[in-house]
Amino acid sequence: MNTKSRRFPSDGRVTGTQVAALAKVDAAVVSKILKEDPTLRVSPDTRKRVMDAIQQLGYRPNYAAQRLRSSRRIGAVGLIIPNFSNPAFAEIVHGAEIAALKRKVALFVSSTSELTTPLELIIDLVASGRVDALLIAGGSSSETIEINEYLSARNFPFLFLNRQSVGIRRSLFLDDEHAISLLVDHLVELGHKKIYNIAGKSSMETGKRRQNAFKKAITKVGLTFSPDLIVEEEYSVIGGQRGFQEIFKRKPKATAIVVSEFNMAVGALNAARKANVMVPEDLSMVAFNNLEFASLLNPSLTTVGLQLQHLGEEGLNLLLLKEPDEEIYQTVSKSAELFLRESSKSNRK
Amino acid sequence: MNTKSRRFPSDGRVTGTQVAALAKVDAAVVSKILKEDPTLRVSPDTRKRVMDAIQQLGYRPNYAAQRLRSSRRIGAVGLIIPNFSNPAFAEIVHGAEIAALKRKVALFVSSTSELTTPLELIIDLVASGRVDALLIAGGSSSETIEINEYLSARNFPFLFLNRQSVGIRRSLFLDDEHAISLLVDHLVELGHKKIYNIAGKSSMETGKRRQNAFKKAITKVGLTFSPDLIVEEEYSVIGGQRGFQEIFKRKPKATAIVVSEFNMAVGALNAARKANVMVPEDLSMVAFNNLEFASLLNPSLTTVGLQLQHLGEEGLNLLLLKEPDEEIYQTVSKSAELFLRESSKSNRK
DNA sequence: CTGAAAGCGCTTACAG
DNA sequence: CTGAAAGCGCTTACAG
Repeated sequence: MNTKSRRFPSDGRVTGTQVAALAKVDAAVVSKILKEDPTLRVSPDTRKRVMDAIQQLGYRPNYAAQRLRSSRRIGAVGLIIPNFSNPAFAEIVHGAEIAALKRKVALFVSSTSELTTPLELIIDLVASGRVDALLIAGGSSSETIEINEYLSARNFPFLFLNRQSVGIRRSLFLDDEHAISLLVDHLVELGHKKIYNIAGKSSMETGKRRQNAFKKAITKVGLTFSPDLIVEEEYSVIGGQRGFQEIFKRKPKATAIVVSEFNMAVGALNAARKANVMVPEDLSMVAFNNLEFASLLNPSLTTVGLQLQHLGEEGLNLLLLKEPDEEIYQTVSKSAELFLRESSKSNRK
Repeated sequence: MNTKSRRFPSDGRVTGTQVAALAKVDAAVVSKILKEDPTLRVSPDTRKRVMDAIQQLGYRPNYAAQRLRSSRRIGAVGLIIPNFSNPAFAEIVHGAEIAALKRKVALFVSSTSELTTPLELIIDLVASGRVDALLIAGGSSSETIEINEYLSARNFPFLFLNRQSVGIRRSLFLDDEHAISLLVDHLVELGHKKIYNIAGKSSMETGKRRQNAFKKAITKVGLTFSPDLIVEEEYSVIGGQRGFQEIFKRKPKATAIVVSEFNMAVGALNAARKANVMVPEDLSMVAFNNLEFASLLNPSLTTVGLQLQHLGEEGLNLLLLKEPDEEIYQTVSKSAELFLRESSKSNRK
């Protein structure tokens, strides 16, 4: 049974030692060539022998061993999202994947779902050494500060995506303020003056931020802001339905609604239909996030596209670029865009 | 600078040696207690000291070291999906997450997207030792056999999700045949006789399988099958639009359409609206996959719910349960269910 | 029955 | 400049 050489693994795995043996060099040389170690001097001939051996055997360094020996390089990045069913997160993930592939790091996506708390998940991932850096998207504000503290204390590389509060040491965020103003400006150009907002909860960080942005945008165009213009709801289809029903009752009658999140917009459109309010004839509706589905709704939905894919892509790049002790606090480089569709229409006769 | 003890890592990480020192035992004892090694005899008192020390220091075994030393236990499972934007995959992922949490293994989701081929991704994941087992969902048939060969040759634990072809050694699949028959039976009960099918490409494994199932279901209820009843398209919104347009031209005129995938159904509904065909008044439409969105469409869509979440959950459990050399070829235990909504209606006067 | 020692596959500080 | 040796944090076969 055990007549095989003990030097090599019995299954298909290939080790650096095997490569070294084939190329007739020391295992250290293989490692150094692969890492492009500038202190290494080898003849082109030797280098070629080693590269050929790597090729021939299909060698890839064992990640566990590499990781165990040196904690320097980031080889695997974890991306944490609240769940996999929200297509907005799918866009962020996709951006991060593009960057990960370019930078040759592995990307692992995990969701907190209802099953674990984000902090628990993070502690597990970090303490067990499964990932070398962490990108954290979405989720409620409640644990953000604790996560920030935990990771900072360990000097572990991390970056929050679209989280903008005091105390957060590293975050890349979207320009929600600009996005809201694009929507409001668009409605004002169409002649709307009674513009309401179905917003996220002010207990959520983006909810609060977008509420403030709405107020600012309304004021900027010379309309009068009142807290009555905002209805606070959870980011969900049901939340959007309730939001519409509430605004439907309010005076003065809305001619347009800005919805601060995509699922809420789907719900609001549904509730409008049930209430026999025609969109866009009776009411214009515009919303956040230009997801694929926006053009498939009936009516198709005018949206503002935050740069979600860019958020993922730039986020991962930043994470790899910056030292873990550096602060990061900046906005995604590409700004929001407006996508005009059927759901918004002139209010002039 | 280097006055600190060199025995312990300088950052926050906690090692088994530290736990052992605190509990005044050997590091091996810590390992054995944690693994519940049955050969270990320790006094309850010692066990408690060790458990307390683990608790106090927040110790979690270093995954890389553990993995490097022993290749037995599955600690991290990789789940490969084609992309993150299709909500059908989100359901599978969610099921797998539930199981992963229960079984205390880490779950890492990666997509092949347009960027890599599945085989490339798998080779990288396996050869670098980043995951200990693999769940593979969706994707085209083309590389399936190569993946099957590659992993089998290495005795690496893997399981295909919903892939059912000869040569595949390990797969857990859905009962597509039963699902189609639920849809067809439902339409027949409503009095429909001219039932068409917008199906996936027969070059795709599930496409072919569902086409055969449609034929069988039609025949079973006593209707006459003809190849003209099936239009083959890609699984996408555009594919569904084209599929509807094609069926719209055919004689005899369809009174009902079975759509074999969700995105295609969204496209078909859209195309019907553009062609001024009223659903369900002029035409009934029923489709695969009971995703959240089905009830939000206008009209809401009658669907059959495959047990996608179960597929993920049972798949992960099977993967952990079976030895890598055992064959797996079975159907998900829970059968499909019908969800009646607005899009299907009686054809009788 | 128990604990000390060897070794997994790498990388890098260091001796020659 | 170069290559052999030490060691990362675990686990387990093995000696006592």
